[in-house]
Amino acid sequence: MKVTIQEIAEKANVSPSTVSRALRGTAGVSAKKYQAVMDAVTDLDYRPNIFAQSLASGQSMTIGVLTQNFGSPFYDGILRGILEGLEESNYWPLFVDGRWQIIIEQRALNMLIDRRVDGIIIVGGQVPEEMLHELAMQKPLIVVARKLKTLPERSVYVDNFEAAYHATRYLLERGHRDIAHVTADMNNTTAIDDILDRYNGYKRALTDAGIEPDPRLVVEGNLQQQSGVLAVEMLLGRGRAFSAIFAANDQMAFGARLALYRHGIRVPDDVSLVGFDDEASAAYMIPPLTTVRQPAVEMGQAAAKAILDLLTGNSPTVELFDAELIIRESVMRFR
Amino acid sequence: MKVTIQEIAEKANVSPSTVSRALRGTAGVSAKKYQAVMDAVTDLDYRPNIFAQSLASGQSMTIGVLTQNFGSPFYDGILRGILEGLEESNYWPLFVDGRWQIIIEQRALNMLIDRRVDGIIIVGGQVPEEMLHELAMQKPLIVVARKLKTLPERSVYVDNFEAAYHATRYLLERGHRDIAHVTADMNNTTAIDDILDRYNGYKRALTDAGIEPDPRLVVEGNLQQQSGVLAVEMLLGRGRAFSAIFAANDQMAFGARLALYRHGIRVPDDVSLVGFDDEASAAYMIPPLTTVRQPAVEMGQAAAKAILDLLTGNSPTVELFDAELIIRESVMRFR
DNA sequence: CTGTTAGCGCATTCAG
DNA sequence: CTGAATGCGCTAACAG
Repeated sequence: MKVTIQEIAEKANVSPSTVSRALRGTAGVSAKKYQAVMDAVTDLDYRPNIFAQSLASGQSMTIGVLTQNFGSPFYDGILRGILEGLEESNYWPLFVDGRWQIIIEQRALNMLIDRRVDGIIIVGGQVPEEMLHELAMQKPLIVVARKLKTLPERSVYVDNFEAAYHATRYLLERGHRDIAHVTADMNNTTAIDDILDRYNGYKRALTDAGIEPDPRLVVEGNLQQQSGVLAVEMLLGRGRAFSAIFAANDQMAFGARLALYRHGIRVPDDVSLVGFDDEASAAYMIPPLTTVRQPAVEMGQAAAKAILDLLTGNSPTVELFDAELIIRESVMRFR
Repeated sequence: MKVTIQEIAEKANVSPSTVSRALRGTAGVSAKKYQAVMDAVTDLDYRPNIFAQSLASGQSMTIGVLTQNFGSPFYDGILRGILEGLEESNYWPLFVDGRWQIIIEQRALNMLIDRRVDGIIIVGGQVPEEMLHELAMQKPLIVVARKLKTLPERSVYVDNFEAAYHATRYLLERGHRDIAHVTADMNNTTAIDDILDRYNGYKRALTDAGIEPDPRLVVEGNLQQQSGVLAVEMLLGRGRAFSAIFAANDQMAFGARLALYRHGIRVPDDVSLVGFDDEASAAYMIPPLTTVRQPAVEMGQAAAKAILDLLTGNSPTVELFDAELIIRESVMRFR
């Protein structure tokens, strides 16, 4: 159960250091001894003690990954990408969940630091940018699915403005003029930059089409499904007619869909609906939801690659990813 | 950045051992020295080196958690429960993702063992029961959301048979006689016990109601959404009439819903639909899906509590959880 | 290429 | 209650 490097050294008739060298290939070892070591290792089922390794080497060979919600399909794609991107390396990801609560996030970050991770990947989240900036001075750090204004070369994300612009324009091209937008409460401090970008993309598309954005067509939710229901209720309450809704995320689009259903408003016959994120169930909404897909897996891979670059001293190569409009049946040409 | 116990010992004018004792409270320390130590700790922002701690103590103070899919709402609930259950303790969870692939699961398990976790919680998965049995001999181990026949006192789960029985009976009570069932391919080896239990619960409910189960009303999917679409296609292709569908999980129910929609079959007017798992989007399906909720968070908490019991030498207290039928608009009384 | 010698930072005996 | 001494298992200089 607890066989040490010492024992396999004895069994292989070499010194402990030679075993260490053979195992991690930090220096040449004669073929004969190498073989002897390997035999002993398999014979005794030797497992190096990670703590001793880390203590002696000063490296933990782990990458801390702070995510916000293990249950989110979008983030899950990113995590999968990170997993894949780290596969070939000798680093292992340490996942912690911030649950979108800034207190928990900070505690989780501290935990990662206490665990001496060699690098940190932050997926979304609300940790203030200054704090991340400071952290980046101490450790290799990459942020995914969130744009850092002061650290652009450390963030992997898509251009949300552009994506929202396209989504809105798609509706415009289909003849819609009165397009409502469900955004999120911007007072929820930071990290809502993405949502703000989407809002701005929406507005710009309108003005570019010669339409004056109407504040009565904009409602705020909190990114949860239930808030999408409320958003539509508010919208209907205002009495301002609209033929389409562009929601800043799919969750709220689902809620909106339900509210419309409850009011007997048909989708897409009466109102067209567009979401954002392409969550798994978007394709199974009735009718299937038109939405914007961010290349989650690819972004995760890019983040892993970037952190590995940082770790090996190379300058990381982060690219701006493009989002893709996924056209489904929830949009109909305005008659 | 790297302040050691030695330095704070000097600053506090005590020996390193006293610092250690003060910090972890393994033995009494005079109030005066205790205070001096604590002051030094905060002054120098001391962070104990976890590797040195673990190396010296032989404990890692971590619990390995093997899950199958970070993106699943149901599993996410369990993870949240585990997180909460471990909160008060000094243990920290180490999450690994098996991705429902037995090879990856085993590698992940090995990784946990290499990392010297003090205990293991397994969430679902397909690792063969014998292997788990063997593992349980070596380390504290708890399995959630999966029934181990040979280790019942180590598994936290709900009675799927019972739950499926109730769900089916609900349909029967609403006047349905021709109830189809979407199950999963049982050849996919292990861990499908739950699905099998659901299938058996369905059959038993029928026979108890004096109805002979009709194989033509049973189709197999693979638990993914897309397979629900195919399942309904097959069902329709068989030409055997039915007025309700009970799917073994929500994912397939979503797919089934979409297939019905494509065929112009209304839910619940023409066909009633029942799922299983109460995934987040079930409440936002059109119409909202009647389904079965397993108390995920509670199960996670119970698992955490049980592993903590195991760790402290107590015999774990695992209970059988009850599932709850969540009644929504997707079921209509058969006319 | 290889064995020997020192620690890595902390917990834990063992003597006081 | 406290300090000194020892070792956890491994890596990394250091000399050959």
